[in-house]
Amino acid sequence: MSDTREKILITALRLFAQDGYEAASVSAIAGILGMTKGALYRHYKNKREIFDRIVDRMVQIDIECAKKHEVPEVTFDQAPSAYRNATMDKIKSFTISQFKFWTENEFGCDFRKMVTLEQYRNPEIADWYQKVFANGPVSYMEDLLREMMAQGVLKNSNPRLLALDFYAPFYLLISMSDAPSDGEKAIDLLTAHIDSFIQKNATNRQSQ
Amino acid sequence: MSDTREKILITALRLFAQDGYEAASVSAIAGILGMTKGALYRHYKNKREIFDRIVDRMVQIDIECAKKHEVPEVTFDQAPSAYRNATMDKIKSFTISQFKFWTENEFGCDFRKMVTLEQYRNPEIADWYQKVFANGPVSYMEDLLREMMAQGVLKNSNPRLLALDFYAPFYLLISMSDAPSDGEKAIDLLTAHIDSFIQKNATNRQSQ
DNA sequence: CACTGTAGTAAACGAGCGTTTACTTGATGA
DNA sequence: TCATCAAGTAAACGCTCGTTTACTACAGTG
Repeated sequence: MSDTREKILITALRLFAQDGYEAASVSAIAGILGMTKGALYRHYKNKREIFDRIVDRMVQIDIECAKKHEVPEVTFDQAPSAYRNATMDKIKSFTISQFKFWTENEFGCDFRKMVTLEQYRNPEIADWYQKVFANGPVSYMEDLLREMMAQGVLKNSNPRLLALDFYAPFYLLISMSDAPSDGEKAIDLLTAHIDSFIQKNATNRQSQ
Repeated sequence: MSDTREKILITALRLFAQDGYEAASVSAIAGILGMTKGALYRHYKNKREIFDRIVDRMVQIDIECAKKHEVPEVTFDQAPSAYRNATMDKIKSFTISQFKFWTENEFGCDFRKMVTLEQYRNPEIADWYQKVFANGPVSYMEDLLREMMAQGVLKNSNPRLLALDFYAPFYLLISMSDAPSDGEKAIDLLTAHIDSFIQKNATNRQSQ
């Protein structure tokens, strides 16, 4: 049954996320699942393959997510104001669903932690980290905001600086969500931040 | 000579920052310094002690830094406008010097990475991480901004949200500075962010 | 000179690592 | 019923880990 294979993957990811790839032992993974490490090798040819299959799955999730949120773009008959609101709403809901994935979804949360722990020793992972969590989102938002400024949806300003203002709280709140007691819920702060961002930067023609 | 002891500390920190505490081996530390691991035990009683001495030094730096920047507070004869500018300038210069410490200073940069790698398996380090890099600065800024609003230096708004807006780019830019090619220098972006923050949120009585 | 203490080497220790091997199940299906 | 095969165990393999031990070289000091 491939159910064991799946359990191994999830358990390994949990340990990789906690201790790092090297420090997490094959014995520990097997032990948690109530089997010996020998049995584990019936399902994966070695420790590295577990890691690779985890990465494979994340890549697949990433592709599916991009496909789902790939802007089908507004239909030509929609008014500019509708386009404006639709764009903003889309950014907001996409951002919040991404935040939930990286903080509440088991796979997403553990994968994020694992990547965080591997970023300084694995150049490939370092690239991934920057692309998905740092440089990547900022540059993406920068292009998006610049376009929205050009279309008069947002007030004109420095798009890179504004991208930083929009995305950085997202990034910080993810790390803050790793602390057990959070006081105010991170997701509420994020929502408030996005609303405040829109209110501050949107042109007030008829939207809002 | 205690010079060897110092070299061991720095080299160990470098490896702990790259691979994590467990994955960095005593042999590797000694090897880099051109000695055998046996010699290393003349200077530290075990691997853990090296880690503890590293933490000790960071605590000491932290204390000295707090002492140096502990606001001696403005003298009573300074005008409110002077106080306003002084406060803002102080925040700006403190923020930038902190940023340089965590990204350009060898010890600060390596220690930050080490703590990043240990945060999910060591509760004590997790607390430290939150206190120094996440919750801590946000709460500190929140109190400071609230006070500045009360004194009319800043426009009234949600102080926690504003603290997030101010600090989050600092936090994100630190991570972005870990990538080799940075295009625009992170420190310039940070400076621009702070200036923009002041311009957007300061009351315009006579300052700026 | 002999004595003492420091800093170092080389080798061994036991433990744990990832991995392989030989063997034991128990279910399946011709 | 018996061969097959997937799934698991227990033990061993070679290796590296952190740590200890026995020994060497040497600088300083009475």
